[in-house]
Amino acid sequence: MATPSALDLLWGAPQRPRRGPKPSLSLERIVTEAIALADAEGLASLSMQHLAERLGCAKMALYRYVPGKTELVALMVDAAIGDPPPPAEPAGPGEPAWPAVLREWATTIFGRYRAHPWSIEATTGARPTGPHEVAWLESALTALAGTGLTGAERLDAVVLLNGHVRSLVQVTAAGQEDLEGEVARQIGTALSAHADRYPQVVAAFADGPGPAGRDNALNFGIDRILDGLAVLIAERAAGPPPDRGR
Amino acid sequence: MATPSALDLLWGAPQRPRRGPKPSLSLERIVTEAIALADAEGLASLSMQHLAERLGCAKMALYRYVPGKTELVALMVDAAIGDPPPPAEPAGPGEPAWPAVLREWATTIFGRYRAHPWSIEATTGARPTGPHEVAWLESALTALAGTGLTGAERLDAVVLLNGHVRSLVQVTAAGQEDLEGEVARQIGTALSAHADRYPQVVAAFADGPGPAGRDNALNFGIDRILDGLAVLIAERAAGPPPDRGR
DNA sequence: CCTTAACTGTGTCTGTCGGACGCTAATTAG
DNA sequence: CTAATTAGCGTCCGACAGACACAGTTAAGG
Repeated sequence: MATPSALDLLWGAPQRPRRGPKPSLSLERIVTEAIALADAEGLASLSMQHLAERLGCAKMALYRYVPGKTELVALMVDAAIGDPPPPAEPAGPGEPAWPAVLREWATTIFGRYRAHPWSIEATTGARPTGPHEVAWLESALTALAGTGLTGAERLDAVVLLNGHVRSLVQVTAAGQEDLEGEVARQIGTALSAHADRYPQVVAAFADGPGPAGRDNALNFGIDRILDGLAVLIAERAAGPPPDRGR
Repeated sequence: MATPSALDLLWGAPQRPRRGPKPSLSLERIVTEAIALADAEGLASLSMQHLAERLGCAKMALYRYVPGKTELVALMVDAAIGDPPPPAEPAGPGEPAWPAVLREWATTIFGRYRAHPWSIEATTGARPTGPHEVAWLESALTALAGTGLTGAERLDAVVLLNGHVRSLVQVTAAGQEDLEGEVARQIGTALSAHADRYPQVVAAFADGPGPAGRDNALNFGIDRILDGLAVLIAERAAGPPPDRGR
């Protein structure tokens, strides 16, 4: 049998072969257990050997279901990301709907990524896209459909928002919402020994969280992005594209 | 000799030992060649064996200079990122300086990342921070020093901008500036077979690049972020923090 | 000068990894 | 019943990071 490609596994319907012994495993169970293993011990500990032991079979048996580890990880990522939530309600009666929807979208997908931190490191670089991922894209694009933005601009906006969420998942460790503390810990002792070379860094860390309490870094970025999008949408609504010189 | 830690290697001065044979290699040369190797063949092909062959020594000789591969990669990243450029000129005489400076900052660091694409995948997750990286942070924070933003807000703003740049480096392949084409290629054939399930995605791709030509995805994101920051800065300038309900 | 401590280079070994190949047994179409 | 097709898996391979011990080299201390 020609092993199915990653795209077939992600998008294709499970097809039962006609002859031969019945499989004792299923693709779904393999992916589920692999996700559980990666959640518990990290992506580095996810080896075919470990996974096979957990499943109670030999290592090479897995290759009857999955052509290689790369494809397995792609399946894990798409399964872990899950389905997008239903669109959120607008903030007020007269308010446009898209900011609230996109905010909800961003915080929800942030939670999904955070629940499976390995999914970030597993998705660096080009890779086949799964149906769940496209569903999230569809969901965000739907929120932006009413605005006057170009198709390419809508795509860019979603990529911008998604990139912010992903980069924050990446930098914050598993337990922390506190970005500044995380950065401070990373820079840490080395900075204190060279404080004179980096006065602005020292000043920024020394400065308090500000008068109005403080949103965390995730919400700060979401707010700025949504504000920036609102500016562009208002421009588009005001008149034909002014081609403002940058 | 106790092998120096990653932070010592990144921040410490090179100290010559008193006795023993002179080293035939140098940390600088090792890092330089490792970067060249990763540039040419990718991070996956960077093994201690390969690097030793390139340097004309045995594999284990490298461990006299670097405690492990992890630390080597950290050194590579910090060296590859280099020094930040001098601050850019403001756009006009009456204009505030920070948008132009941050725009220049973002496009320049984008170029650095793109020149060494492996630096993105090498920097996922927590890791020791090097002096060059802190210098870039210092540079961006200096640009934001004049604004009324809190220290934490300034940090969040830089993280936001840097995250956007990094996520775009990640998604665009080595040759492409064209994000939409890249995404389209990844989704590709699978989407066309399920076009009915994702009408907004299809619509966004079908729509043209818009009336005014089109900035690429990098500039789109930078523009939105800078616009969003401008809104916040204007709020801060207008009066004491209004604690606007989100 | 010589002794000796410290340091560099490296050959060898181990454990782990992803994956190729081919064998055997089970199941079903004809 | 027979043959085709499939699943499970034992065995092997090459590549990897790194531990460890040993030999050769250099400079400090007498």
